Amino acid sequence: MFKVNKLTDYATVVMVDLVSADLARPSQKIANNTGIPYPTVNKLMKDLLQAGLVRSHRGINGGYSLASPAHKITIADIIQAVEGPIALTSCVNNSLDKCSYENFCAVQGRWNRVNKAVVKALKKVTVADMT
Amino acid sequence: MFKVNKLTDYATVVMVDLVSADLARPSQKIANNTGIPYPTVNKLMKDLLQAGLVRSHRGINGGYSLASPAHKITIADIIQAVEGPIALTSCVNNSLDKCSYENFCAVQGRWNRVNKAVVKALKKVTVADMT
DNA sequence: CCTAAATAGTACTAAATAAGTACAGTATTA
DNA sequence: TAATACTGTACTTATTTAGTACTATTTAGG
Repeated sequence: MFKVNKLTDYATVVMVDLVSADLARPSQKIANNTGIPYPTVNKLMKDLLQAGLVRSHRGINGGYSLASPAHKITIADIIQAVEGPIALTSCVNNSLDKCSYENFCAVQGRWNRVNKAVVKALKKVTVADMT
Repeated sequence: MFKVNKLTDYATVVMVDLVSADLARPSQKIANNTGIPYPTVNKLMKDLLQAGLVRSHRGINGGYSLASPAHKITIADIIQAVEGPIALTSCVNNSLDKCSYENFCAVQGRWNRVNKAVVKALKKVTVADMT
């Protein structure tokens, strides 16, 4: 099946939850709100933080909040934060893998086009659209 | 990583190879042309056949050929043939899975929009575009 | 300054999926 | 009727994903 990771799915749910947060919201509360297990939320937040999609505050009254307005964060951003660069196949330019057939492959470079089209589609939908 | 199966990637290579086939082309020859292992080609062809993307002829001088003109077969068709219905998450309408959070999920149904956008993008690129 | 709350980072285990292989069966044509 | 090539099923192995656990670090407030 062609699909995003479960974690990516969770991540969108988390992001949507954070839209309604005025103050920093701790992982534990996010877990309660969304039904996603606490340890999993924790793991997710690290990825989202590293990608700069959320801000964190440590200590008492700490937690997470969105780093930008909901309508500026796209599904493409979330997928990239959780799963790394979007590369439908290993022969796409920004892929982390290397294709072993690369040198004599009949579709060399053609997937780039498909990839771009998909990324474009994913950039059109924002967190605000998901709420 | 957000990507298609390796088999789907192979499948496009196979389809592109078949574009140049006047007669039916046996799996073995497809394997030679593309560098994809013969047993894997065999497996692929079954999926492509079932999906109606290729035609088969048994016996001597048998093999496979495209069931429609290359410009009418899309990447979406190939993905669906190999991986089943395109459903980015399990809460998308045509998904085979069921989402266990479905009833209280904050993003209920919102992924449909994303899914449609992606499918649309995938339908715009054809086998002819990949050659 | 000390304690409790909460994030940050790393490493590990288990489950699910994908990839590859093997083999026996069936149809077709020369 | 023999050789060729598709058809179908089952199995094994490798890879990826998901989930868990634990320790360290930071911060606010009494």
